Amino acid sequence: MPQPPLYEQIIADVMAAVRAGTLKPGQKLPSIAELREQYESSAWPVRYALRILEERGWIVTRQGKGSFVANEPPA
Amino acid sequence: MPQPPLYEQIIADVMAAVRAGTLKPGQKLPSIAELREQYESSAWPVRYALRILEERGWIVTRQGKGSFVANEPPA
DNA sequence: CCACATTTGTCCGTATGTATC
DNA sequence: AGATACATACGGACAAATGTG
Repeated sequence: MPQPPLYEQIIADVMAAVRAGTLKPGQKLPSIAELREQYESSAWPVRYALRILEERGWIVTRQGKGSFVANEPPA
Repeated sequence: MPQPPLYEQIIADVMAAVRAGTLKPGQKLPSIAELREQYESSAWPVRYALRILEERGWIVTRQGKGSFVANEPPA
């Protein structure tokens, strides 16, 4: 079994945190710099994951501000 | 007025081609290398655009094969 | 099975621009 | 003006899947 790519792990982690209520609607996610440290990675997987999460409706991202859990995240 | 980013242009072009029937369901899109030449860009905007198009259900991408118009692309 | 070319997948570092505070 | 944070884009590296011979 191949290990999943890091960005998939980040996506899964955020979704799990939202489902668990650890991250609540409207709440700010850690910055990309912080997520880089947390995952000990470059910005690439972090940005990639956030973009996909946004496409899927889990978060909204605002330049200069940060990423926030969507008001009505998917189930 | 800021010009739109290149990857947005690529997304719009593919969507327009699908809507117009220039690209039909199941049909193979040009490879990333070809799209790079076409847009005189690096791989980045092309990959980015294709990934978003896939998230939005317009195309499916298969490693080693290429990208193809989805069987039932969105309206 | 092996070799090879083609194509997409994942990831890094860097640069520059834009938005917010 | 400065600090923080995200946005777009380039170049490169190596991996993995596919198809052909």
